[in-house]
Amino acid sequence: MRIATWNVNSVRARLPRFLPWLREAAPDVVCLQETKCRDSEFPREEIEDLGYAVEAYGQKTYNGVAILSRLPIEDVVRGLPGDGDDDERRVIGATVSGCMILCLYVVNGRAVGTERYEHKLEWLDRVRDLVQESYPMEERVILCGDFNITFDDRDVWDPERWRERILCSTPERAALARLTDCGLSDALRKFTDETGIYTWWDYRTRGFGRNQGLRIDHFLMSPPALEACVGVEVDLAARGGEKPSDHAPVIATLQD
DNA sequence: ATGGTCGCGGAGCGA
Repeated sequence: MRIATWNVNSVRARLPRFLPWLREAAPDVVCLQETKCRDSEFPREEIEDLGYAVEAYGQKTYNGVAILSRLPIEDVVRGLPGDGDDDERRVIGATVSGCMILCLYVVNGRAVGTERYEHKLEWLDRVRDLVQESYPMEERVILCGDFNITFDDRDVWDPERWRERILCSTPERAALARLTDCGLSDALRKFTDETGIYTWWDYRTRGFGRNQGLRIDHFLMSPPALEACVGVEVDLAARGGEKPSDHAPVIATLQD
């Protein structure tokens, strides 16, 4: 099974890039973040025409997640436990081919020390609680998405510039560690310990051309999923060209 | 340059 995660920064604005990519890359499962539209406005037919079932959980203007699958999909869950209808839509989960998948768009947090930053840390602990409660590490469990956190300085193009800033601060990394402490591993690090592998580049600084990026989109896997995982790749071509998202897709391949 | 550029929605906010 090949599974992709991609923060598309509006699924409707990205459609001229997304549909050709989906046709070419053709992953079995695609987890999307920042779809930025209501479920009724999701470009469902165009994606179904390529052979994918569409499960969306979106809202107007902000946030929004979705799971697309060309394999049978079951047990779809929307939101975190306790979320109401007016809460930000950042989580969708499903089971595909025996893999329990959780697609996350983690709170950005704006800047260290702000109210949104504190909310980010609390929100991550709610995800941790959900994983502890409902995702047995004996199963194939895959958390993926835009975590808006770097694991360490290997994930940062200029660690000194980013020191203790948003996406890189110690409390954020500690909150991410509390999640992985449930028994999950950063799947990319099964294959390489190199620096310079990034998934997001700021539009404003035009950082992509100079590879001034951060690795904030991740696959976290339980031991059985990690064992089956034979590769994690960042699709840099999808970040180039006309009207790209500010994130690149990341694709994981699992055997069996 | 505590800047810039996107997307949404039609001004200013979030990222």
